[in-house]
Amino acid sequence: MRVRQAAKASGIRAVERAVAILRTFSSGAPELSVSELGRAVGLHKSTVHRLLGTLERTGFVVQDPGTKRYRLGLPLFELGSMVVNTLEVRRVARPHLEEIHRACGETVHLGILDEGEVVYIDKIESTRRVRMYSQVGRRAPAHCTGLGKVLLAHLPDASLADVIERRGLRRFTSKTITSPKELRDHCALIRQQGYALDTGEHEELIQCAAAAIYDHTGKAVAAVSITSVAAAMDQHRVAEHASLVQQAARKISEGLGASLSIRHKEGPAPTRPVVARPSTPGR
Amino acid sequence: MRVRQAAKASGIRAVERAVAILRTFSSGAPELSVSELGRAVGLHKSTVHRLLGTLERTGFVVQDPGTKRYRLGLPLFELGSMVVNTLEVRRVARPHLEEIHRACGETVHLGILDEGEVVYIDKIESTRRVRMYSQVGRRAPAHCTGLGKVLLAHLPDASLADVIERRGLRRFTSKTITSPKELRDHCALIRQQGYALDTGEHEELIQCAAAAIYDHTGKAVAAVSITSVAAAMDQHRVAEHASLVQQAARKISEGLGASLSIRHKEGPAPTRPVVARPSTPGR
DNA sequence: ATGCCCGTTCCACGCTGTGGGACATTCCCG
DNA sequence: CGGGAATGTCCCACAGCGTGGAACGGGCAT
Repeated sequence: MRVRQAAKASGIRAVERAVAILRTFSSGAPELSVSELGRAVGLHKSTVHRLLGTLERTGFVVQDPGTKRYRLGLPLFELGSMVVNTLEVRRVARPHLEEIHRACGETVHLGILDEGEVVYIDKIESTRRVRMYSQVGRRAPAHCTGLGKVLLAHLPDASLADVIERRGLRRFTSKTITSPKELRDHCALIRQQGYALDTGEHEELIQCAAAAIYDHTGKAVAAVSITSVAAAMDQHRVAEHASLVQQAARKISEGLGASLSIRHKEGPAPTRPVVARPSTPGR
Repeated sequence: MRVRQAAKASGIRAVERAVAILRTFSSGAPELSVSELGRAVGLHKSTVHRLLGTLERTGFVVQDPGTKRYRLGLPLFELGSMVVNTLEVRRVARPHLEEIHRACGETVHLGILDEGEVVYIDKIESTRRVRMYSQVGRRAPAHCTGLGKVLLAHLPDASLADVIERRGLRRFTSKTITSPKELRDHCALIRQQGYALDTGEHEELIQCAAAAIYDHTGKAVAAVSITSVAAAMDQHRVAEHASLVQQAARKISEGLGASLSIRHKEGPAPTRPVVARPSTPGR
């Protein structure tokens, strides 16, 4: 047997292995073979094959009959969509993201912090020719992005320290903040001014303004940002973007506070749109 | 679901159970307790608890410390996003969906057929007050929706028959087509006119126009649709919507054909008889 | 208080997942 | 064209691991 993890706090081995296999798939390698997976997770071919067979019967992976290679299946997409669709903040935020987009035409992101990283949970693409590349569902470092920094700024000190320790402060550009102390000071500034700016700290040519969204308890649960190309920006527009995200974040926060009281199971969107039935196919 | 499968074609039980647990979560029940899950999948509390513990350590589920209940976790969202982000058609289609939306202001859907059902893989929400409720990632029956019918119409006869047998033709409204022969005739009409109309066949007040998108091999891989409220529609606008989806579908199809030349490794799969496989691994 | 149901933990049993091996096939290189 | 080395798939005996019953403790109605 390989080295693998120390099997310390034990879970069900087969399930852990199945998950490990699923997680081996990535955007860069969306199709993998039995042997590739075996090497990646350190398991015997036959074991991987059997696990894949089980996963295939559930639809979590599909095998290309021609190449014999495996890809992730749509049921995973369904489950994943459920996760984000049930995130209330996303539902509430959508129209406000659209409003921002109409106002400035730039790429607008909605993101949350998970395990010390930013996860994009919604996005409206810029209408401009030059765009930043991003994908909903992907992760980005927190310490050098607008979304990430504004969310870090609202973390308790201990949590921020924890994130720094676990994720480090990797340098991406000459602007990247890599000193814990400097980051902490910067976070204080962000809290004070009510928004975060990212001026090429993750990617040289990219600028970003972000503001935090709060739930009814006052906790920062998400953030909204406008991303633009640095070359197209001046003082005035930076201020405009900062103002836009702050306004939108405030409105979204209000929406979260209000809608929370009527929150329970199964939300037929009690507010605005006249709903025409959630269409549940028979089972 | 009572009986569970007869353990005939065996997979790894623990993995199957873990997947069953994950799939028990739904939009209507995004949070479940150990006991609820136990009842739902027919397993002992302790077994479910152990499985959940394992799933939690992988992040696939998270437990609310307060209520002790479980929800699906973000890593699932990431994996699910990967699935759809690697679907080329979605990337290519996006701008054209936006174009349709600008032209008519209605809800625009992009969908594919999977296991005889429609899966929504992208969507632009209507700007109107009255909206149809739908979610990306959800499924809908094929025989009574615009997207579904236009995709069924491009299936080989045998596959269509297979879908009918496996999914049935459940009645949703008085307009729903429930006769296999009638559906087949209707499909012929759809092929002839190049688009499908759904006039209240799934939900009374909802109308829909849809057209198929083809890949470079000529196979219908997806479809695009405009959904609107029947009351707001007249002959002229129906024709307009039909025309819009057809134009967009054609452009998207061209995009798929063109982009194929730069499609990296592992391109072929030119043959492949398109059968919606019953997901039975070779045995 | 008193049930009732919940989540959690523990443990001996024996079923079930394991991985080595065998095999056919495909691909690549000589 | 043929041999070698990959690959995917199948099979099987062993024992390790997942299983579920039982027991414990806490929370919430009654």
